[in-house]
Amino acid sequence: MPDSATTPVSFANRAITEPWTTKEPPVTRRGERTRQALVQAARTVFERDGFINSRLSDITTEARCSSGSFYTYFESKEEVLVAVLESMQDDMMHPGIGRLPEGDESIRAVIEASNRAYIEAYRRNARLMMLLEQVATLDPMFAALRLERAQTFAERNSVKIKSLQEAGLADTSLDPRTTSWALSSMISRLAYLGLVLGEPFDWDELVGTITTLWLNALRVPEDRRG
Amino acid sequence: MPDSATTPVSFANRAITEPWTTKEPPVTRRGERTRQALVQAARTVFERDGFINSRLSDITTEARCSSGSFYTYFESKEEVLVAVLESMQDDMMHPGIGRLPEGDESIRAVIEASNRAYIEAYRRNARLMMLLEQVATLDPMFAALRLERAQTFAERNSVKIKSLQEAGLADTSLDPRTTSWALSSMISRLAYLGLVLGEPFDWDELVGTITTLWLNALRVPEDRRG
Amino acid sequence: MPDSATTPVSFANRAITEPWTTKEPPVTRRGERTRQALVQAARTVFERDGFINSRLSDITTEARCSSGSFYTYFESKEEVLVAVLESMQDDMMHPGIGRLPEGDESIRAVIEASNRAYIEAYRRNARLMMLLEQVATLDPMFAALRLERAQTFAERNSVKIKSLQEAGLADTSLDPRTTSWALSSMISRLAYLGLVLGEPFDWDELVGTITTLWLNALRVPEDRRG
Amino acid sequence: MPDSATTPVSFANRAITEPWTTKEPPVTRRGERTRQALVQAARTVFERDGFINSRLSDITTEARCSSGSFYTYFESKEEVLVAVLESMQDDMMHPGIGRLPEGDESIRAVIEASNRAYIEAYRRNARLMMLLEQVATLDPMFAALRLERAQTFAERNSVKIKSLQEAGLADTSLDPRTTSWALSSMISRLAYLGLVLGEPFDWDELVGTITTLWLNALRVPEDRRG
DNA sequence: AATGAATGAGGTTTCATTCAT
DNA sequence: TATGAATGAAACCTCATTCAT
Repeated sequence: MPDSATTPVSFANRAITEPWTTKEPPVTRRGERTRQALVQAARTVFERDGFINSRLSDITTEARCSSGSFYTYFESKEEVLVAVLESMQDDMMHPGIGRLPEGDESIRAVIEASNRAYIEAYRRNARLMMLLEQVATLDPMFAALRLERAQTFAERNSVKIKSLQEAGLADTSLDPRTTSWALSSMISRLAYLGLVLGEPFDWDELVGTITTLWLNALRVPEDRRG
Repeated sequence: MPDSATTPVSFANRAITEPWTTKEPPVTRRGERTRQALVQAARTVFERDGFINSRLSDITTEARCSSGSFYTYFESKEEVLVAVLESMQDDMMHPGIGRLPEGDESIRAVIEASNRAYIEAYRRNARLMMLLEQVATLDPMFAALRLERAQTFAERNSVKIKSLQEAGLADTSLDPRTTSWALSSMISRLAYLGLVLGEPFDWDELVGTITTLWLNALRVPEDRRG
Repeated sequence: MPDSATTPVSFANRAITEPWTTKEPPVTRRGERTRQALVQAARTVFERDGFINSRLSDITTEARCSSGSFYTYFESKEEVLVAVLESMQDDMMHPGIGRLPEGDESIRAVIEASNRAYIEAYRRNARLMMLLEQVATLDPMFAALRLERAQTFAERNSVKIKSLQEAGLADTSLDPRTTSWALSSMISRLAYLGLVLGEPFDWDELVGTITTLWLNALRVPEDRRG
Repeated sequence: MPDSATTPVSFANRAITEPWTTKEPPVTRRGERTRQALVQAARTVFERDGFINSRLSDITTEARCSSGSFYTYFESKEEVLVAVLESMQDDMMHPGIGRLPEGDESIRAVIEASNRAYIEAYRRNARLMMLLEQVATLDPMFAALRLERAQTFAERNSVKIKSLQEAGLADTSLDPRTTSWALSSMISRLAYLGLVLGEPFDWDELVGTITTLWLNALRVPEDRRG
């Protein structure tokens, strides 16, 4: 339910690809290969050194191409970062098999699976998430991107909370939007603390506790939790 | 109860002042004045431009002193940032009057006041908190500082949660440490989203909802909330 | 026989080019030209201003290129100095025609020609030799280089002295190594005093006297001197 | 006989003290103590770090006085170096007891003792001699000083050589001045190579060989050497 | 005579971006 | 499409010297 890694995210389709990409996409196969190599190299370098501490020359060296070629495909360092973050979205959009419970699973199981999937996706992309946090403080464009991402999930969760309330399964005195933001925030910050800053957590236990806290917070009736 | 702004914080006294300051403190009044001017100027510049995008020359210009004077008191931009963050701690350590409820106030009132105080302190220092997030992704020293800060509050809250459990006022199936981290994370992320990234929140409503969520999450009995 | 300018010198081939050059050599002709211009400009500037008092900007101005280009080819001022000193070795390795006597020339003639060639080579490179003395007192790397250079010549002369002794042409009570160092020192210091510090010498007379002193010192029999 | 350490040197009395010292000497005892502390500290620092790599602040710290006090006694870094070099002259002017042979000692013994005394004095002041070489390449004033020093010794030796020639004890075909410069150069360079650059020499053997070389070079008759 | 804070010109170095080939 | 050399604006930092106290 948080920042869910299970569905496409808006900015990958609209906010990024449209207004920020000005270079023509490659037309030849060779060009496509070079562009891909640059994106992959950029991811490697960014994950290793961060955005600020990386140099374009590191990326082109890693991609085994010249610095001039970089500008055939990207306008700037920022733009290749956008492409790298898009590729992260691609990953988060295709969770591993069996991540989501099927059929008439209990509420608890659904929430827990969602939380677990989020943590797993975050783990795979922890360095890039750190990157996103880093550049969000540097460039309003990325701040907007960061916020947009959070908004997407908050809104989605907001709808789900409202459904639960209407089904008599959640505390109706809670404002759905605020509650959604609060619960999403909880897990995204925990992922950041644990997977980026390195606070040691027992992740199985953590997911269980978070799930309980959500159910408690929403006051899902004991006998309907699953 | 979160990152509480109501009590002294460890790193302000121990971690920062001792190991990170290598320059001799000024001995004359004039020197003290100049150093203070530099710290104040650095805060102004950092809040305006961020850490990465600020130049030492901006700071010295703002402080109306020469670039050489900067190095009389600080080894580097990092070191003056430490001093600025210390001054932030000083502020967070001295909350305004009446922030904390007195005597036999209800549990809800205590938690709500604590959350409100946190948000208020965060608001006053929002740009510096952003700074801390920014440098935490750049420099392990600041990452450690960031984490240490979070740990302090998580541990303090952990103790309080345990007390509530022992008094039969909280769900004993919850692990106190994990729960503490989760609830602290919720509010600190919300403060970041709202006060740094600019998501528009109704803060009064937000504090109320957060407080309800905490009470719900901990399962504080309805009739004991106040 | 002293610091002989007539044969290749070890450090030009081994010690310098290998371990001290970290930048990739240029691959295009244009790059080669720029690198050469920088080395030539550095020599001009170093000879004019010395190593300490020269600025990188002087060198790039002289080479008509940007400061950034300097760092395309060299890591530091030290490194371009190494390249300049290499070029000096190149010069000292290719003495002018007729510097060395041929065939069954007399001992005196051989030694005198060798000394004369040394002085001439020193004269052509006097400012660079001063540079080497200067940096030898500043940087252990160059001190080692200076010493290595002296060792090379001392060892070569040592062998020659031993030959003379074995042929009954030199005082066998003299230790060849010490004697070699002493005689090499004599001429190198004289060259320094005259050509660097500016003591006025009659160089023809000087070479003659030095040669006599060597023959006397070694006790080469009167009737075998030539 | 070389750069002899056994007699006062001109520049200490004339060249340095007169034209280069512009500050008034201290009048109080306290002032005298401070000035002495600064000279001593400068020597320590210069010997440790060289002239170029030393900072005035190191000197004043070492002397336990303020940077301002330095300028009470010296005009510049150069000037305190002059004072330090003067103190070296003082040392070289007062060799240890028994360094020089007395009475009707043999020629060999006199020359050997002189050479030994030179090496010993050089050893005591090796770092300062390096300093002198260093600054001689940087500042014409010190180059002149360096040369003047060498001239003094060369001239003194020149006179002695002439005496030996007139007494029929030395090769009259040798030009006294040139010969004097050559022999002085030999030992001063050897001292530099061994004591500054670190070439390992057996000093007892070295002094013996040098002495033999001098006697040979001058062609002092075998039966008159002692 | 002593202090120590203040000065600021002057140097080195980086690296995103451009451009001639 | 690819290359890699060239660019040059910044930005940091040092330390001899001055000066107010």
